[in-house]
Amino acid sequence: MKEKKTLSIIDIARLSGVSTATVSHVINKSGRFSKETEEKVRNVIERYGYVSNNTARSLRSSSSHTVGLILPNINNDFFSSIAVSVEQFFDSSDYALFICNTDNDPQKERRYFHRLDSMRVDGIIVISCQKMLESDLVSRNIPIILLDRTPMNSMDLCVVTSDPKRGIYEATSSLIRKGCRNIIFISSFLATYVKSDRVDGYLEAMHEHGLPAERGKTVLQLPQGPSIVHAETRLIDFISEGNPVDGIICTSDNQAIGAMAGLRRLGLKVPQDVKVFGFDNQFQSRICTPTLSTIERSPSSLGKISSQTLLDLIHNKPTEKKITISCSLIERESTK
Amino acid sequence: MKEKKTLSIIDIARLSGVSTATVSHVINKSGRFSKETEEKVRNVIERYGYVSNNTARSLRSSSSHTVGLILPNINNDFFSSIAVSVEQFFDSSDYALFICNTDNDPQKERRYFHRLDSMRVDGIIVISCQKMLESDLVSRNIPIILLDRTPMNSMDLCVVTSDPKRGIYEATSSLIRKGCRNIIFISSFLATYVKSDRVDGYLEAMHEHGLPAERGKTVLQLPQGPSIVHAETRLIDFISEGNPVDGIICTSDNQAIGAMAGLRRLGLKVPQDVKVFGFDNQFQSRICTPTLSTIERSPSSLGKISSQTLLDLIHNKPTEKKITISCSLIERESTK
DNA sequence: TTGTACGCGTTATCAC
DNA sequence: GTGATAACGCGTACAA
Repeated sequence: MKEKKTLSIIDIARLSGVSTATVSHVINKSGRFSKETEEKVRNVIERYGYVSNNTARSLRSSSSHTVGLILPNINNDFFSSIAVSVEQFFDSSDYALFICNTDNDPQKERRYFHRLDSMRVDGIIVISCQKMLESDLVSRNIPIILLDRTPMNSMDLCVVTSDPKRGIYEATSSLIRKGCRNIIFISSFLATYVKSDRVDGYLEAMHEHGLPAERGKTVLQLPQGPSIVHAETRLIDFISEGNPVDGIICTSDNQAIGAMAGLRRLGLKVPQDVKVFGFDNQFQSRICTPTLSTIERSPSSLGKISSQTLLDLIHNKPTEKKITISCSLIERESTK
Repeated sequence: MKEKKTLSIIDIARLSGVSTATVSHVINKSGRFSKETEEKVRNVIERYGYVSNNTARSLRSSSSHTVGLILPNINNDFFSSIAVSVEQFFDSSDYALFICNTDNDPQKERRYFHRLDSMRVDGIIVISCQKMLESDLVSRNIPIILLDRTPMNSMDLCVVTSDPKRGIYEATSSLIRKGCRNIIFISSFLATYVKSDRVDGYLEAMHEHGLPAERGKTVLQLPQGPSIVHAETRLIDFISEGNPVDGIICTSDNQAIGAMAGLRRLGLKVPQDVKVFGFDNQFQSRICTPTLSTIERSPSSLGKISSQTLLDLIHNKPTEKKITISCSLIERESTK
């Protein structure tokens, strides 16, 4: 086995006939060297393929040029879109990124905080699955940003969220404007970590127009499991019991697709008889038949803005404490 | 601003009245300490919330307990499934993971190799988008695993791949067994980095049964762009020209969904008139109508096995040089 | 403009 | 079983 001896800054200094200090200055562009020495040093670095040792650099400068992103599950359109935009942002800022999957396991989340702390990351963005944050997430004084989900105690940390309640309100209002009167709300099984005020957006819009809407009556709560299936059967039952429906607001695109399947089986036409809104603008909303109107939370904006904010905090720049990004309605065939 | 002074191992040593060496031994469970000292030290660590400094540890031990995963795009079912399984594997092995998105940009890939090198990762798994690898990917002698895609020169590196050609062969054979005779193959725009022998699986199966199949005739090559759209229009054109079709093999689920839309517009029934196979078992294959038969490459197996192999290499254990994971057919309504 | 020398927090090697 | 101390590679204050 050929042993590649790793070169250090000392070797480069010797090979180019200067001191380590000069090499360091050249690498970090911190000035104090002549054009010629720079050329000379860069040549040597290039020729020998020298790569500086980031662990030593971090130790010395107590900054690793590294950040962490903790999220529930990267195998999910919404979160992975966030991850991509965070990744792109920090790549172009020359930071490396740790992406950490918690699988919605609070204990795993805590383990990751600890590990990132040990890695001396310069900051952390977290989509938390904890109901309540511990006061000592990390041992050092680094910036942490709460993204999308807000635990009960936000501990004075910076918070970046979308406004789904408002989005639901807008979608409901839009259906009302189009003449729907019997609009129902389909809601997923609620995990405990989601502080869901989404249904309130629906209720508010309905009540403002004097339309009937009530938890336990026009709000269908699905059991845990595949929402695409549950939405279909639950809706069929509901309509078969004689309840009138001419509009449906869902909390996921899959629910909406399931609901549309149910309507089809009942012989009801979308959007002529019933108009349907999904949620999250997932891929499938563009390819189902009819194409699905939906509510977009702009994951890439969420990612980009929280990244920018984190970087500002790392650089000790002042930032907003609470940033809310509004949702936008995407209207397609299902509400035409 | 309250300055959290970060404690070092020296502080812990002083606070518990032992030497730094002993503290280190306790932390790393490297033996040579009594039950009581252990207790004492652990108490202090707990009380003061001490977190060891991984950058210093890496510098000293020249092992960062960190690995890198380089892939084209995490916002993609197949790749993100791989990422999740790699993540889970290394989390349980107590390694931290850098996930790097290249966006299929070879230059970005090279930049990430460099950065991971500088981070002193202990190993790298890469789904490469390079046609040809450079000989000096990294400056150190660390294990690298080529996953899924194989550049022309694999440079004696360990390779883990699925066998899509074989999978296509099996799918084609399956349609033939079900009585299809005029089977066509729809192929995506070919990025240069994909050494695609998939079509060969189709051609072999057809020729073995004496059925007509030929590049340029029964193989439809789609232009770059949304394959769901192109597949639909291209197929409609093809059939309208009078070509008989009773089976379709696609190289992605989206193509298949587009193709089924085209068939529907032509009044052809799936699976009665035409049977359709997709590829990759993406989410949408389970929810389209009819549900889509497809070929599964087992991303989680690919991730797990390449992770295990990388870890073995890091520990200098012997491993296979080339590992192939076979595809499996998932039969749903579209080939009933 | 350049070089010398020290310290960052940890682990490994010795001694005891 | 425990302690002292020399590395690891780099950045930087200071001297030259």
